[in-house]
Amino acid sequence: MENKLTEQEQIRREKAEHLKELGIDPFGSRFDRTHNTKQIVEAFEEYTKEDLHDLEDKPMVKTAGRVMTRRVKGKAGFAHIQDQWGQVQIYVRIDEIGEESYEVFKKGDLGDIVGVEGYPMKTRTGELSIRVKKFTHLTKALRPLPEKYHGLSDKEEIYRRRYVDLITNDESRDTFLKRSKIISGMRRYLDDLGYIEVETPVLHPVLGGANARPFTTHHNTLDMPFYLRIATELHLKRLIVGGFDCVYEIGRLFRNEGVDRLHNPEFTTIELYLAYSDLQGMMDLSEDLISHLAMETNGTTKINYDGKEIDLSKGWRKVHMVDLIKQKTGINFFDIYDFEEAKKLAKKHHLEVEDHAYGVGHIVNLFFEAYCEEDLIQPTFVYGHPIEISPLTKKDPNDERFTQRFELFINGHEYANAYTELNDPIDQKERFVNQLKEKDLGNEEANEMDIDFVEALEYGMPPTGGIGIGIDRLVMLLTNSKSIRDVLLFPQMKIKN
RNA sequence: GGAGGAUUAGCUUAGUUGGUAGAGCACCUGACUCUUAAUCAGGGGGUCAUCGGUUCGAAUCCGAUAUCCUCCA
Repeated sequence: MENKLTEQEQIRREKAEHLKELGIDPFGSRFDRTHNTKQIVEAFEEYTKEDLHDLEDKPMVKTAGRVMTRRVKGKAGFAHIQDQWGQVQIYVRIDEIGEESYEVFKKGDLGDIVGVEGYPMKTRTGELSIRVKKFTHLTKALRPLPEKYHGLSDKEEIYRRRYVDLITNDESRDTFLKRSKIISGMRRYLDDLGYIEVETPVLHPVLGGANARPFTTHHNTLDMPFYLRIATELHLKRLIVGGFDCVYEIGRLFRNEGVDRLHNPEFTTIELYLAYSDLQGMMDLSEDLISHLAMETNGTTKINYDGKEIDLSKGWRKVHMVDLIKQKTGINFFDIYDFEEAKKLAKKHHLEVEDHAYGVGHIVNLFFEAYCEEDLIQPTFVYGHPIEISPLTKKDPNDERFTQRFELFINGHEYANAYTELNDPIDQKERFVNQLKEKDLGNEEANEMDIDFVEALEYGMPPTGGIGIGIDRLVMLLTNSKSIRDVLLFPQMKIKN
């Protein structure tokens, strides 16, 4: 069973044994720090070399971290140790810490985790360092770190061993710190507006809230099948019925579809619902939220992504889907009522009409996806989606073929999807019936009849605006990441061997 | 699902026309008490992703498989 160890792994295990012989636990215990690396810099960077040297009462600091570089030269040596906040150099001398401790330092490896106690100093070149009085081995690293200059650069290894990536690659660490800030910024923004954060079930007995293929699972004692949720929508709207006027959920969704640069089987969205609002309210909110987050994250609303200058400052373009198609193809779908005629147009443009398409709206959507999406580089609200593809959205009162829905496009991709929510239970039931028809015709992504949701609407849901925003894609945009895998700590990978 | 590309030491990589594997970091030994990609001297470490084929001979050519990447549907 035992895997063959490399030479370095053997040596490091022997070193761990040697530590034990010295009475040192190679995988040590608690170490109370007085400072992290950032606090050390903040506290002492301003002092000159001489100031620090001449201090009467030298301030002692205790800090710990992973050894990232080592320059051991005879009876003294330098190393950089790294913690969550950064790095600090330590200066270790045999005459300060004693022979036995110095031997432990000298026999240490890159990747080991150590604690030091000492006082701040500056070196000849002016680098703030800790002159170590006490050196404590904390954790032995039994495997060597990647090369210190280049770090880990093999993409597969980066995704499979994120921990190694985080140790060695600053950019990667920054991306995930930014991700955390973006999400907490979102929370703060909404909490300040009085929104309530909620958690709704991940296990859904009924498929709905979006059009997507689900994962299925089974509960043993209930002995019933469940879907992993593909959206949080229907539960959140139940809460609007329940009188929570503004709610949001930041949560994981699961879609059993392809994996590529923009898709991971599980991903994170925020969905929020605001009673007494509408589509316009969601436009105002989303452009304010996203431009605010851009500002908070990068100090600017201008982004250079994929070689393109993108301006996220407010005042985004709004365009009706049908108008956009007309601009691109000359076809005016406002004038087309007949499905067969629409189908002919699709054929003429080599667009494949799926068997479960039954309305002009399906064809409109095909044209939009084929001719319009990729040119929408600057933030654009595309509104007026056909009713056939929007089973949860209120109709456009002026033209019932379309709905009060928008999708936000940036750099050719969808970032958000919003509606004036359908609150008419009778209409909602009909929409579900139409979804069932599509399901019968072979559309695996269609909603199922959620009778409990319809009943909820029958108690009365106020007019409501709602929006869902793809957090992973937003993080990609704000961190200049090319792949969704670069903003997911542990992207889904096929098992090896 | 299709097309292309990648896979060589723990990591980063070189490898010419097919002739038996080379470096840097890391590791080991020695020297070195303000270094910082520390330096200097010496050393160990390879199933060239896997399986099969062609060949006197394969990291190199051919085929299959695996994983990853990019693009397309």
